[in-house]
This record gives sequence, C-alpha cells and structure tokens, in this order.
Amino acid sequence: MLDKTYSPKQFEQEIYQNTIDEFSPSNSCNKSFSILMPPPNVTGSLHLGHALNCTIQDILVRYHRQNNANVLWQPGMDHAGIATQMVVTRELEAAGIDAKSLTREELISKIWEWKNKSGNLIFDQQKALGCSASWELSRFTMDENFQKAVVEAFVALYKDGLIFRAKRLVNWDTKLKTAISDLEIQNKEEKGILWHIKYKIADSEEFVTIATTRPETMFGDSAIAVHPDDGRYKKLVGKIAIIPYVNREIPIIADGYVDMEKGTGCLKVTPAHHFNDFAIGKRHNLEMITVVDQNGHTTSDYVPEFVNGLYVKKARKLLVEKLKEDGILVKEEEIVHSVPYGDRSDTVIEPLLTDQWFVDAKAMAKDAIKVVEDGEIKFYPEKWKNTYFEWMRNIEPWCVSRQIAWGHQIPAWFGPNGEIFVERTEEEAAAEAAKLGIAKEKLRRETDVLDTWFSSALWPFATLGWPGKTDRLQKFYPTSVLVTGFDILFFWVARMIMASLHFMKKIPFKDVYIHALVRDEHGQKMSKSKGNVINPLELMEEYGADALRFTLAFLSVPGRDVKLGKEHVKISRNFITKIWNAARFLQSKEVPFDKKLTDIQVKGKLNRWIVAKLKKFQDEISQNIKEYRFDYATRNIQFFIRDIFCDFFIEAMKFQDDQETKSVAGAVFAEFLRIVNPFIPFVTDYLAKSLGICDTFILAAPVNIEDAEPSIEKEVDEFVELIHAIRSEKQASEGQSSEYASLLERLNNWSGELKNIAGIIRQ
RNA sequence: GGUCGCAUAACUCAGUUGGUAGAGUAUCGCGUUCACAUCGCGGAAGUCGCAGGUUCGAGUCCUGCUGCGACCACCA
Repeated sequence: MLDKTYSPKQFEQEIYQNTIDEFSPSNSCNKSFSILMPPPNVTGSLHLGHALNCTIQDILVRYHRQNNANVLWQPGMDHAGIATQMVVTRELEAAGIDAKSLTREELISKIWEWKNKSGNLIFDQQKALGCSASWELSRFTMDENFQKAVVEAFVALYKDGLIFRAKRLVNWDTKLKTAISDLEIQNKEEKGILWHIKYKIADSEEFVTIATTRPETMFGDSAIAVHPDDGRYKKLVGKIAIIPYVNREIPIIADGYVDMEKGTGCLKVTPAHHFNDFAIGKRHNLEMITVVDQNGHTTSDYVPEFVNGLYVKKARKLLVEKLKEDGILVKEEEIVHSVPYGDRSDTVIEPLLTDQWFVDAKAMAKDAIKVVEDGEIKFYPEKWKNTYFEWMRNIEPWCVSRQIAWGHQIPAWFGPNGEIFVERTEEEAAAEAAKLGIAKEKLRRETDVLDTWFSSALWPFATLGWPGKTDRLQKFYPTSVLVTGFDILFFWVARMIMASLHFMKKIPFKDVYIHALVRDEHGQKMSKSKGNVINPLELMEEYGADALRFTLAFLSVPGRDVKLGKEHVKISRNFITKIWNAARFLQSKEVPFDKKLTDIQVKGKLNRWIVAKLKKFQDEISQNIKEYRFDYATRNIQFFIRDIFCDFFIEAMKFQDDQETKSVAGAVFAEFLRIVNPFIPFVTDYLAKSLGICDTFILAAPVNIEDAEPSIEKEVDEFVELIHAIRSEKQASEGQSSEYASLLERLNNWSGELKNIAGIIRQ
C-alpha cells in the first residue's frame, strides 16, 4: 500500500537509477530526436536558470522517447577559460601559492587537477533534477578530440581567409591582462566629471577648449576635431593646436562624427585609446600614440614626467590638479556617463592597440542571417528573430585571442621576421617554414588561447565526432531543437549557426526555444549581493524534484520572465500530493491496473465521458509540447486530474463502482501517469511501480484511444454543470429557494444511468 | 540615442483567426462524509495602464501617450 504522505525524497534516487540505462540512444533506426545540452561551465553549480533549462529539455526528450524516437540528449561541460582560470587562481592564492610564480604549464596542470577533483559537481545536481541526458556520451570542450576539432576549425577558417591577425584597438582588461570581446563588456552608468581643457593655438594668443572625461589620455592626442558645419570653429580648421606641458603640435580637423551639442563641440582625438577616435584617426591618417600600457599605467615618452608610470586614475587626479593650478582647466562639469567594465573582472576596460586574432564575423553572418530569414531555423518565441538580425547585421570582427593560459592554444607559429604559419601541428608548420628557409628552431608558438566561445561554437558537430565522419553525425545532425536562455543568443547561438553553416553546410538545429531568466518572486534578478538567490537543490530537498520541475514548466510562459518563489514550488508539491492521493483512493478501491483501455469494452456514460476527456487531454499535451507551450501543458494537467478526474469522476465512483468503472478508472489513471511522466518522472514512475502498472514509463508508448460520441460527452458535461448549479444555489439560499427546488427536480428527472451518481451533489 | 518587449482580480499569471473576462495564491462562508486539511464545496473580488480610431462588436487590431523592463550603441 502507498504511504499516507507523499515523500519524494524516499524514492527519487531509486527511480532515477531504475531508468538510467535508457538515457542513451539505441541502435534502432527510428526517427531521431536530438538536443544539445548547453554545456554548463566546469566551475558551475546548478542554479535555477540551469534547472529551468534542463527541465524543458528533459520534458522534450522524455516525451520523444515515449513516442518512439531514437533520442540523444548530448550533455557536456565547458572549460570556461577566464572564469575557470580565475577560480583556480583564487584557490591557489588561498593556499598560499601565487599563480604568477607558476609557469604556464604548471598553471594549466593545476587547473586540470582542480577540474578532475571538483569539476563534475553540476552533473550530479542535474541528475537529482531527473535529467535523462545521455551521460556516458558526455563531452568536455578541452578533451582530446575536442581539441582536435578546434585546431581543425581554426586552421580551416584561417586558410579560408576568415581568420586574420591584426593590430587593432581591442577591449583590454587590465586586471586579467587579456583582450576580451565586445560581448564580454558590461557598461555601467556612473557619475563622472567632464573636464574642459584649453589648448593653445599655434602662432596666436587664442585657445581651443575641448571637453573630456579622460584628461590623462591627452598626451596621446593626434588631433582636435570639430564638425565641418560648426560656424563657431570653422576658422580653426587647418590650424595647429598645442598639447599643454609637452608642447606637441596637433592639427585641428573637421569630421562629421563630431557632435556639436556635446561638450564644447571640439573633440580631442586619441586614436590609440578610444574606438571612435580610432575610426577618425583612420579616416584622417593620424598617428596612433599609445600612452597607457597593458597594466593600465600611463607609460610613454609622450607623457610628461609628473604623471608618467602611474595608474590611469591616479594620473588623472594629479593631472587635473596641475591643470587647475596652471589655469588650463576652464571648467569642471558633473555628468552621468556609461563606463565599460569587464564582465568577469569588474574592472574598467581600456581600449588598447594590440596584435590579436580576429574572426571575420561579417562574412560568416551572411548565411546565418539567411537561414533564419528563410525560416529554416525558427525561434520560439519568434520575436528573438529581430534581436538576432539586429546584431548579426551590425556584427563586428570577433576578437578570439585571449592572453591567458587555460584554453585552446592557437595553432600558429611565428618566424623570426613576423612570418605567420597556421597549421595543425608543429611539424606542418616547420615544413611550411622550411619552404621559406626558416629553421624549425627559429619558430615560436603563439601562446594566446582562444575565446571559450570559439570552441562552444563548434558544439553542435564537434560533440558528435567532427571532423570525423561518424554515425552519430549522420543520425543526429542537424539536431532537433536548441533550448537556451536569451543571454547567450549572441555569445553562443549565433556563433553556432555561423560555424555550423561553414563547416557542416547545414543548419545545426531546426528550432531554437529561448526561455527567460529566472527571477525572484518580485521580478528581481537573483544575485548574491541582494541575498535573494534561491538554491534549486534546497527546493528539491524540501519539496521534491518533481515539484520544482512542474513549477518551472508552469511558469515558462514565452516572452515573460520566470518569477519563482518558494510558495510556487509548495503549491506544485501540493498538486502532486493530489495525484498521490488519487492513486491511494484507486488502490483502496482495488481498481485493476493491468488492463489497457483498448482491452476494455467501455459502455457506461460516465466511463465513456472520462475516456473522451482523456483523449482530449492526450491530444492537448502533444500539441502543447509541439508548440513548446509547457505552461499550457501544466495547466492542462492540473485541469484534467483535478477538475475532471478527481472532482467528478472519482466522486462519481463512490456511487458507481461496478467492474467496468473500476477498470476504466485504472486504465485512465495509468494513461494519465504515462502522459505526465515527462513532466514529473519520479512520482509517476513510483506510482506505476507501486500500483503494478509497469516498471517505468520511460519507453511507454501512448495508448490509442478511440474518439467518443460527442452526444455522450455533451450530456455528461451538462450533468456536471447542473451539479455545480445545484451546489451553488444550495449554498446561496440554504436550500430554501424555488430555484434550488427546480434544479433538484431537474436532477431527479434526469433520465438514464447518470441519475445513480446524483449523490455527488453533497460534496 | 536605436531596437524589442511588457501593463488583465490584492498577488503571480492565462486569455491561440475580434464574439458574455479565467486559473492559482491570498481573502470570506461552510465542511473532517470510507483518497486528499499538503484538502473539499461555495462566495466575493477586474473601467483589461490612459486617450483616440477601425468594427454591429475590441483585453484582442491600428495610432498616440504614460509607466516599467531588456538588449545594442555611447567613457564630449
């Protein structure tokens, strides 16, 4: 007999183990269904975002397994270059080891050590949630085969002219001492000061006043720019301005980029330290003068002694004081402006001129835009298409080199005179070098590694064995659907589409289901500093994994944030308890569970009615899953079991418990459990076992249900309505009104068998 | 500044080609009758952000406005 209380912790583990062998694809030649799991960071532990992401994927794969598909849910882990190196560096520091004192090789081996020790945490947590991923096919973006794929891809892109090396202005993180991509920047609104500084005009007593928030870069100025139509400054164009203290002469030029409204209308142009100035510099062929180094210090012969060699903020402070003293500072204006920060280091990003590797994203974006335009790849919800286009149509070269140790080392070798050899191996590079008369010993391997997202972009095919031509690629590529959050639409989704089209000549997935961020119950972003983080593991501990899954599915309304509070999960747990108790009732009635609906002659009206409702329910859930409306599905589940099955059918059973009704009850409930299994696998499998329905629903195919006669469904629906009306009127009039009497009379005159269950009104 | 969303009961949200506004929670009343108080039955609760327009008819379509949010751009 089932326990009186529903206590999920007692059986979840056991149920999971019971089905674990079915998670991998079979060798059958059924239609394939495949999903790539977005690989969590190796440093990650399960948060609610993962839980939502995994729940949705698990519902899909479990549903398709039941529906006779050969299912692959490809799991894996991302090496998360910068994030992981930071975590391990911090741990080493805590242990008294200065990471900077280690050689590159030593640091890398320390990171591997760490990975092997604590890198698999999240997998266990995903298992606790019930994820039925194909675990033994799991991949890591730094494992040997994946490294091969990355080298192959990099070399191919280089030879196709889609990767190039160039000296360009990049976002430089002065704390991590590496370049990062545009996407890894978070702009923050800050209060700042706009300093108005006057530069003397050569051969005159006049001055030109510029406005800047970064005076310390003035020594890197190459020009002062004004708008060509700006009447105030027209006469200055062509003249020469003199940078204070260093007395370097720079031209005053006209450029349409300048905004007459902003600042003084005169813009200091510092091409080596500002992206827009860089563009102006290119247009006017200006000198690029670097005055800030990779540590964020002012360091240059161009910088006067008194502010040289200082951290930029310090230099700025001293310089402003001096400018004030000397009467060169004309005005200080408080402003609010946005300042770029590195998303990992949380430190101000310095635009720096450095040699880096770039992917020509613009060229690769073309096809990637087209497949979405043509509907080959569909976004759910569709609106994300616009965001995707917006970004893809304005895409810039992607800086993929990182000056850190942990990651895929770029397969490039430099000759003594800057020759570049991009090859798969050192031998191949040496062979190419030899053709130019360069000895192998003279080659120097590039130490930069690739942006983590470069390897992630290969995920759809590298996980399946590319560059080999494997069975799994054949069977599972393109994958069926990608389930992910909008926060990595550009980082990951767009780049996978670009890479896949280039290497596979085929789209990587047909559908992209984009879910929202999980926020707290008030709609606030969960963050440690706010202290509103809800740990999914605690929720599972308290209410069970099924309750959490059901809640997440319930709240996953397309295009809306998922606002999750503990209360929701409790409500779901209570709902699951309802299913539990229904099972207990059926068990106490000794309802048989060994017969399927197809084996039963269903004659009674009540019974045909419940079968019709089940059929409708079965169809609806299939439709909901097809349309990725997990929110509808959970609402339908609640409606069927609560309003239809428990509140009416079970109550009616208390007045009609002949053998046919019992058999129907057992068969309907069994099929209900099967349908709901993908959503709440633990409790449904446990009930299936306990009631003797089957060992597990994991591969249980849908029962074929015949359509019911509409007349019967309609009659019982009307009967149900009458019951509700009677209860309501009884309550309102305390059973005294004539309306109540006439409703009762209608019930008494109801012809046929339904009259027998009239006692249900007392409920 | 550009783009895209969102606004429905006290709260969280549904409302799928326009046709009498729905659910859960909270609240109020009744209830422990052989599944279930982690519950049941019943009730109350909404000028569908505001203003126009199209239509026989608008929560739904169009325009404008207000408020909120996200993303992109921007360290004059």
